[in-house]
Amino acid sequence: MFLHVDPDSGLAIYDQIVRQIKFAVATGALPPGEMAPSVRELARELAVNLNTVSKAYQQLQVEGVLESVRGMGLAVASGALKQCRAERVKLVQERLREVLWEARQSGLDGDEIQKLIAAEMPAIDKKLASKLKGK
Amino acid sequence: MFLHVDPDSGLAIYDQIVRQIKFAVATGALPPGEMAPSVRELARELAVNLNTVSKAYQQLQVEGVLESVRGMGLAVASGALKQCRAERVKLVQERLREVLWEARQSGLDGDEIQKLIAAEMPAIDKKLASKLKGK
DNA sequence: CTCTGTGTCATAGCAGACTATGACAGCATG
DNA sequence: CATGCTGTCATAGTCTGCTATGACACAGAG
Repeated sequence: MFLHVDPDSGLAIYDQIVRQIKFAVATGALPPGEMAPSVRELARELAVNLNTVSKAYQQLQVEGVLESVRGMGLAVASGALKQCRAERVKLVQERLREVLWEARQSGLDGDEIQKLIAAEMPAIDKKLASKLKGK
Repeated sequence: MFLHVDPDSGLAIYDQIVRQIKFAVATGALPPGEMAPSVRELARELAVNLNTVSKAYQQLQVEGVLESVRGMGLAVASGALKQCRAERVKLVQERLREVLWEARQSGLDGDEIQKLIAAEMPAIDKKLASKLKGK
């Protein structure tokens, strides 16, 4: 799978799973109608407890991203693509706002922050490329 | 004081205090030789427990940012300014890297991320200005 | 029907962060 | 010396996230 969690990222693990599933739906990696990985499979793959994945899936179900198919598993809901595309901007924006605020608070001015961003971007691109290649 | 903590920011409260004290030193708001606010004063001001502030101060002491002055309190160390200025870039960079990576992972390309950043900046500037005015 | 896979629920336990108190030794000020 | 400030330490309790296990009902494949 395309997911990866960091136990000490600040964000709770189940929250990371929720976000990444939404992103996977938004990018089309998980198209509507397709089955999401089973709780047991994903738990094993992420080296995480079954209940942690289950908690994430329950939240995704409540939010309408996933739908339960009796005895089969959880499928991506039909309206999920549009919903996740809209939401991802909001999710990214919120975290971006926090970090930019902290950066300004640290005494760095707008130009310096822009330079840091410009310096990081190539590494991010490279990392993303190697991730896609590894698929 | 110039500090502010968010109980549900993901980051632990004592960690937020450590970071913000370092930033205050880096910006010159807390010059070397000056006394840091007492644990009790800061705890009251942030509506936080005494031990939480104490934990943050202990870490700052271990890292050499603060020095104990027997019976008086904790003073900003002489070499702390240079040290904090170097470190703040690293601290900001680390968080920036995380968020940019998540943003790319969400399927947004570099241009779209740049647009989001550009859209947030004015609000950040405004918030910073009103914070400085309130001093 | 049996077996296996699916999600779901319940319970118990652990660790980290935070809170709530109380107590101590040291120095400065009056 | 006495009072009040400082940091420091210790203990106990709460809450949240995560883990560990076991059990259940349901559906598809053989």
